[in-house]
Amino acid sequence: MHKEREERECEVLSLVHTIFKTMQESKLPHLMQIDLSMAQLRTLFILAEGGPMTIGQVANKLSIGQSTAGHLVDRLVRAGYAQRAEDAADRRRIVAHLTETGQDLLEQFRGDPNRMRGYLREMNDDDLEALCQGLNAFASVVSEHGNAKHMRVG
Amino acid sequence: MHKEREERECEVLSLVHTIFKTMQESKLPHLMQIDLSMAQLRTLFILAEGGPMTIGQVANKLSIGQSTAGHLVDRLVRAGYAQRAEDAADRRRIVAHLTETGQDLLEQFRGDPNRMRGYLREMNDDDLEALCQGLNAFASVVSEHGNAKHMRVG
DNA sequence: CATATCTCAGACTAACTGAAATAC
DNA sequence: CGTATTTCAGTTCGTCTGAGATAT
Repeated sequence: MHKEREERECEVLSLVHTIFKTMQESKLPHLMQIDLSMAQLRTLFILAEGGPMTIGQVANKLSIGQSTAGHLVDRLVRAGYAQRAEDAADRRRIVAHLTETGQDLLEQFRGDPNRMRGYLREMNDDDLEALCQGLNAFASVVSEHGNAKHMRVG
Repeated sequence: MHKEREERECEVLSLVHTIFKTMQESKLPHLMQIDLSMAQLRTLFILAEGGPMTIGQVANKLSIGQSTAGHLVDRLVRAGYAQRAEDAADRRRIVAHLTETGQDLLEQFRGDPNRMRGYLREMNDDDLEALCQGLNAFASVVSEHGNAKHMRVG
């Protein structure tokens, strides 16, 4: 019993692996050109995840000094990936946030929506509907785990 | 006409985006701990994509000198992500290849199969079948583009 | 002798720190 | 005056290059 079930799980697993690999390999040439250090990349991710934040917050998240955090943000700004803006309340505070260019860069890690849209266009109605149903179910499972993750080991 | 169709495309797009984002955020803490420079990471990707290769090949792919390439591979070896092995034919040649640890590191960028398996287990038969059908269709579209990509701009 | 790799010396840059300077 | 950020030495490490050594 449940033999078919297991086969299908394996098939999906293999499919996802192949898709990820193919889409990631197509991103490889692009990845090679990125001229950011790991520290700068980490800062970029932090800013993307936590939204606009001050230098102090960046320093805390990265567990580095404020001086260094300021320096890192500075490099991102010079590279055009981030921007500074004064906080309306406290003008001492500088909130750093990603520019569109910075967000685009992260999209490349995540998957290009435009290319994806092109792929979807080429699927027939039936397959698309199936994919939609399947992903909806999958997304809800993933998000449940995301919420419950704090209680687990990981 | 085709109004439903477009809605479904958007829904899938949004679903994929959410899933990617959630799964990538769960990888964030892990990413922070990686103590590799971009140059080393590039070398890791090159080795993963091109399989076992010599120092000269690595140098070519990365467009750097052989001295630097040897140095980079050396760091990966010391970090436990790569190994050296003599070529049986030419003992001058050293073929570098990733260790399991190195491949595991890349899997973290790609998506953890074990976690994914857990997610799939929690889906009901109907949803899983739909996901399977949809991904199959999607994968074939992606792979077609992958093969035809050389003739396009990118 | 040619090829493939390693070793060495040296230049350059980025990351990081701590302390002092500046703005609110 | 305290908080937030920048500026300023100064240390450390990684990247890269080119020349020369070594092995096949």
